[in-house]
Amino acid sequence: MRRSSKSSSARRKPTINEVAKLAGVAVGTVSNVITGAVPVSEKLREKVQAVISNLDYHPNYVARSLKTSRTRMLGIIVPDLTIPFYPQIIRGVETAAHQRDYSLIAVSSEDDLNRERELLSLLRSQRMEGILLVTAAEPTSHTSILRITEEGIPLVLVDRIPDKVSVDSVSVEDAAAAQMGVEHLIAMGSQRIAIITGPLTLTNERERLRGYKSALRRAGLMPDDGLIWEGNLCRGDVAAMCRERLRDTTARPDAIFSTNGPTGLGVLRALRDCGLHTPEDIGFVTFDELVVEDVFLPSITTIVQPAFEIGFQAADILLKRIEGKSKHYKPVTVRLPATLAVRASSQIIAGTLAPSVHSSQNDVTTKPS
Amino acid sequence: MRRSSKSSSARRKPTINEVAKLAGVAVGTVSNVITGAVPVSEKLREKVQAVISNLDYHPNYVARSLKTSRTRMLGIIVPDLTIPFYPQIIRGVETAAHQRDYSLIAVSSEDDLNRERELLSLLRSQRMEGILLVTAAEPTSHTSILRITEEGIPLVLVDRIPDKVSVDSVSVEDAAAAQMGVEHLIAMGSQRIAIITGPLTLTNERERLRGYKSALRRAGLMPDDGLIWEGNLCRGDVAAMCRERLRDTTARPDAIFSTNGPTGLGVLRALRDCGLHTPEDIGFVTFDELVVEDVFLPSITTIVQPAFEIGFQAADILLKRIEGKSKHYKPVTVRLPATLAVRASSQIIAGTLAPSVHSSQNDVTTKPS
DNA sequence: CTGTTAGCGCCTTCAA
DNA sequence: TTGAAGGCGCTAACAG
Repeated sequence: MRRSSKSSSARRKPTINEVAKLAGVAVGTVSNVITGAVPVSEKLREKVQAVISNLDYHPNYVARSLKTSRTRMLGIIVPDLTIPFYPQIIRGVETAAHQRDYSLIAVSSEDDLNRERELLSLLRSQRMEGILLVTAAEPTSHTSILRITEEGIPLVLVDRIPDKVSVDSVSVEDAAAAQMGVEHLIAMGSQRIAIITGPLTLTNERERLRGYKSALRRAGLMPDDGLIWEGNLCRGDVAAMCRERLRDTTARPDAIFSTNGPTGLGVLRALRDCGLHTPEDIGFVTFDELVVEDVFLPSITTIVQPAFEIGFQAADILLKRIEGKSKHYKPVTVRLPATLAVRASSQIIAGTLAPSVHSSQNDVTTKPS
Repeated sequence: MRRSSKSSSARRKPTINEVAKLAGVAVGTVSNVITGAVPVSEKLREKVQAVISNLDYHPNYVARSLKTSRTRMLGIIVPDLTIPFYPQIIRGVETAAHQRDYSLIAVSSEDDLNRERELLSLLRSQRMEGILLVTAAEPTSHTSILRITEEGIPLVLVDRIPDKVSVDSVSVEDAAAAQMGVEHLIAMGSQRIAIITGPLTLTNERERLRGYKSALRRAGLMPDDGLIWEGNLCRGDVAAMCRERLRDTTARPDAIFSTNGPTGLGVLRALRDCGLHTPEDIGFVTFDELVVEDVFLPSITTIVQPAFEIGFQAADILLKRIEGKSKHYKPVTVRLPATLAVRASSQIIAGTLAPSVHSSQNDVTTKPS
């Protein structure tokens, strides 16, 4: 009666009780052999192990979690899984988490604040032991973040860091990275460099803009507000905006600096639509690597963020908090350097493309000073 | 005494009991307003809601799961998160799962059978309601798969389908896709086409090889075993193998067909090392899009798998099984068509690259017939 | 409609 | 070292 023997119908999952019964021991003993917390005599241990593998028994972690109030699970919320940057971060997190026997659950907010709120709520209900958060473009309110940390759930902000929230965070040195990119463009001979940004509500974007300006100033060039074009992270919209502004050939920039991947793709589309070629007609550098299906010839100079490393370090900080090893009250703030992958799209002066611009051998990589 | 008022120390998480007490109702009532399963009077409901938001109460899903024995979680195991193909599949799964209020937990087996076994075990212990599996290259044993499905956990195989396992599965039409790629190469004038495969223990790889052969035969060309090079999915090893074999200039193929992304990258590296250029010196087509940092000029013709769709459909099948809507005993088998993105690397005959091979406008996309 | 209660499967004292 | 018992937080069934 215990177990229906209908052939292909689902068997019930065995419990620790059945294991104990079959092995002729008490449940406590079974638990001890499983967790290894308390030593068990050789004999009993073997008997129990045998029953476990016979039954194909798998301890119920949800029951265990309820008892121990630990889930060994981490959650990460990113705004968009389709931007390659985020999956890379997630890989970094997964790696760090896995090393310490944590699982990761990754979800996407679609850059929507409400969705993000729901997700945060879900992760809390699921009793994640720690949360990694890349906020939506319209940034998460301080209070909703604080509510989480105050409840004892460690949280680290990743990539997009709202202003003066005192929480752990890791991201890239935005200003320095942007400055590096713009300085490169200047070195290649550009004088009128337009910058296309994402929403300036994002601190990152403001920082990148800052880096752009300081590069210009250092080169004795005056930032021109007419060359600062604010986009919305939507490829199509950015393309439309650029087409519009590039139409005015008299005031056309001689180079474009894009502060993120989706924007960069929008710019490229606009350039194509306007019949402009890089680098002959206009120089181009963008933050973030682009996906290959959208790659244009010639190849694009990009600012590469250490995405894996960002994720890995963020997870590391989080795990230290969880395991209580990090007793600092002060939030940890990590800022990693980006690198510049020089490719064809910015070789303005070099002019004649070497006929062998053929492979990534031609890539030059530098770190910001 | 109930709650320490030390300022920055973690508050305990409120339980349904506290909510009930503060709201002056019974726990059952609180449960009813939360789940909505049983109607509750306007008054009480509001009172309860108020307490909930005051307390910032989040129902403990692990307790709920223990009671209901449902987790609303899906697990997916892929062999390698760094191959862009898999994150794309995962996005498809995530999308489908989210639509029905399931969460997804994605893990990587590193293409290792033991690791895969551990992960399967983990997912079972975590009481995932369904499992998506891309097996390791050394394929998962039938019995370990059956043990899972027999226990009532729906499982669908994705991308890599072991021979004659009667389980739900979704993947691409490997043979047709490969045939399409090779026929394209033939149409461009190639006569001696080498194929570089992954381990032929994988059914996919064997199918792709089959497609290659039938394309040749249909064109009246004899498959030459000397042009079938079996690799191991490791970029470096594949590159070494190709360098070796390409050295023999007398028997050199006039085109190369690669059956997967990592292998394709290895081939490209070898070509570079040998000073061979596509398409002038040798034609080239590969399965799967490559990541941009590895993109070579000129652009590469690829066979594009509908990765998102694969993931989405797999999740759909899985969810139907979970919700018991799919009463079929017969396993569902879905095979999706791939498309061919024709780019520069295969334009052997065309010879003169149009000077405007500039954008993806030049891409031509076709479906296998 | 509301309140009470009995477990879900496991871990952890505590005694033996 | 082993066994017995309580309870983690919640839902579902039932009684009021």
